[in-house]
Amino acid sequence: MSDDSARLPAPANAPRARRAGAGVTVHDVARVAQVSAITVSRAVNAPERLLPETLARVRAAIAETGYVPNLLAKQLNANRSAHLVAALVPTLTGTVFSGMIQSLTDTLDARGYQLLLGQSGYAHPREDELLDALIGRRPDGIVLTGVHHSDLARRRLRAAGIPVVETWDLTDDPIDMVVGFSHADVGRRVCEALHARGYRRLALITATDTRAEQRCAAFITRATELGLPVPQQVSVEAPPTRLGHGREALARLWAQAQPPDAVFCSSDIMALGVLIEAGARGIDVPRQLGVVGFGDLEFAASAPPALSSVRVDGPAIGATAATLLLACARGEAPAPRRVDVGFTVIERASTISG
Amino acid sequence: MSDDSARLPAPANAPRARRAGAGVTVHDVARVAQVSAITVSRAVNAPERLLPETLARVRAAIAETGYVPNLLAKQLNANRSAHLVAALVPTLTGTVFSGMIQSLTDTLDARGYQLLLGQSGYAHPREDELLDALIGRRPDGIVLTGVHHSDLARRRLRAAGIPVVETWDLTDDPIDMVVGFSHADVGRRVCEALHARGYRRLALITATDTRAEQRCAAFITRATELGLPVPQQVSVEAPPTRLGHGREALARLWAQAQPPDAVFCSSDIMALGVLIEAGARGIDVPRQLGVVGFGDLEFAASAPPALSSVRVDGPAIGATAATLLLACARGEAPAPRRVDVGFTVIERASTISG
DNA sequence: GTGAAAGCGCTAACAG
DNA sequence: CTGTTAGCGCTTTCAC
Repeated sequence: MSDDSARLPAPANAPRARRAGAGVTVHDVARVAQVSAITVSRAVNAPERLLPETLARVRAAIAETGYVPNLLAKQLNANRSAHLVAALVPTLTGTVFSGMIQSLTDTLDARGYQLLLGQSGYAHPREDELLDALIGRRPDGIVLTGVHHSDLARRRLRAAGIPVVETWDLTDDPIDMVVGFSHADVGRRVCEALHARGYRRLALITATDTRAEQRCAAFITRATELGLPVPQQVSVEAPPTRLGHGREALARLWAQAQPPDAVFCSSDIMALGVLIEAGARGIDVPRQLGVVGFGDLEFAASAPPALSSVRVDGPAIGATAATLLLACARGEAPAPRRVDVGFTVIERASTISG
Repeated sequence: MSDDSARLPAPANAPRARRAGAGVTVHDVARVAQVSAITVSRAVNAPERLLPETLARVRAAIAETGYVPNLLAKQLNANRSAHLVAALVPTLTGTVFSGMIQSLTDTLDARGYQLLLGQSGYAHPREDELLDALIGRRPDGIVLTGVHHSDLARRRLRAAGIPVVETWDLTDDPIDMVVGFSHADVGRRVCEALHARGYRRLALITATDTRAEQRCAAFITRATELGLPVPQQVSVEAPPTRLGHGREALARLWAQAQPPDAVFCSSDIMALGVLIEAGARGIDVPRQLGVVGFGDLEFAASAPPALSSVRVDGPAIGATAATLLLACARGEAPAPRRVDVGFTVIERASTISG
């Protein structure tokens, strides 16, 4: 928080004197156009209410001075719409989220809204911190990843009165709105699919990420319900974006007395790592080892062998979130406050078929 | 708690009253804590200057009210740093830019800055419009894609006194700073590479995008310098993100009396389309037709056959841009105002080797 | 059709 | 250590 108190050296011709006095204001324009400040304001916001003659003069002055209205002041003035939506994702690299961000931007952009992007990482304290920064800017809406937020965060969000969409999960007690799917269902369904294919000694390779852990918990529960031995679980640190994680994890599982005959990984990248490590060790996928990933990223279908995975429509999540938020911004009460986008278990060559 | 619950937003069960008066202000907190507004401000910004006793009371009040400082007002007040950087890209989908955005966010985020994202599309008017919206928010810096901007845009940007980094291109007359590479060089080098491999009837499949057109122009010039026939050029509408564009373009070229023996595409996706169409027509790549893409996206190496392409380090562009901007924000004059990140022509199986 | 005053929420600058 | 005053740039009354 260095307050750069010292006036900048600011030689008049410095290539880029960071703050040259920065903002041209309504008053500057007003002086040039020989009108009052409010008239300049009206020239911008309600040109039809000015004499054509005056309007022309003001417009000329605007062009001459290079005036750009200060949105900060505009918003501050009346708590009006900022045409701003904020989104908080753990990371963009994982790419499950990049599809959502993409469609979020597209949808918002089409309506003249802009996106403020924050990356929380996978750690909670960081999220709280960032959230304050976002709320502080008084956006028209906030898109959050996941439904597990600190009490503090929930309270602030509610107090701020800013529409919130939680995503990539479902909950019965959303802060406001929620668009996602059930991770527990994913865990159950994948477990059932593996069981149906004849796999019996199941294992999990999972990042320490809340949603991944939900899938695992349900997977384990379902496994025991089906009378299978309790699945072994290898945890790796989030974010699950390193292929090497998958390789190492499989190595660890293989060192056991009773190695598994199928693994469910919490990301496609880690699953790919498992495939590669299996190849290196001469393990037969899918006969000796079934592998299922999560996310169904582009490469999944073309991996050797093609990777079974769980597909979630990220872009749909983004588009839906944007639509709900825009409805709020327009003052409408968005119809569904809870949207289940579902998921699909895709079985490919990395698990036994037929 | 306090008798005047009047101001607090919340019947706890109101579904979401969009604007309940929205902001808890310093004054609300001050009233609860029985201090003045400025004391609340100090509790947030300079806690060490308050009596521990007072500080505790104010903090309690902040927690109780759910107060989050209004950054709009804070910034407006002193033209201080917004901890905000804006970026404008044609589109995220094309993915040449997504790597840049990723590393931009990462670098900024590490310093507590946030990213405001705008998508200009490939049309200029749209850029001007968006630029106003961005400048209006008075960010600490702006990252632009390309170096061709309207005079109006250039003037506004300069007048605003906001540090600007233009990217993905180079120019001798940047608005402020520039981080990129020479598209003309790319065109020349690809032309030379194809020529060196024995290709003679060159063609171009290009999106109507300024930078792609620069590459093409230099490619054509170099071809004639080398004594080759003037390359045919097929233009498709930007953005070049549809695979089908590549297929159609090749079909058109193949309808000619003298089909080309090599094509340089302005994007990997279009090049992939060409590969697919070539496969469908039984054209032998690389013997009968050499194909070169641009961007070296992830799939390029694994395309059938592996696609020759031009690799540009997008993340480096983003990181460099962020670093320059952050230096400006700290009041330093960034050392290099022009950074050439270069590029590499990668020759793979889609062109003849050896 | 245009202007003057007042205030959005916050914080410098100056009291006390 | 804490409070008062004033003003950031804009716009909403209310006059003229």
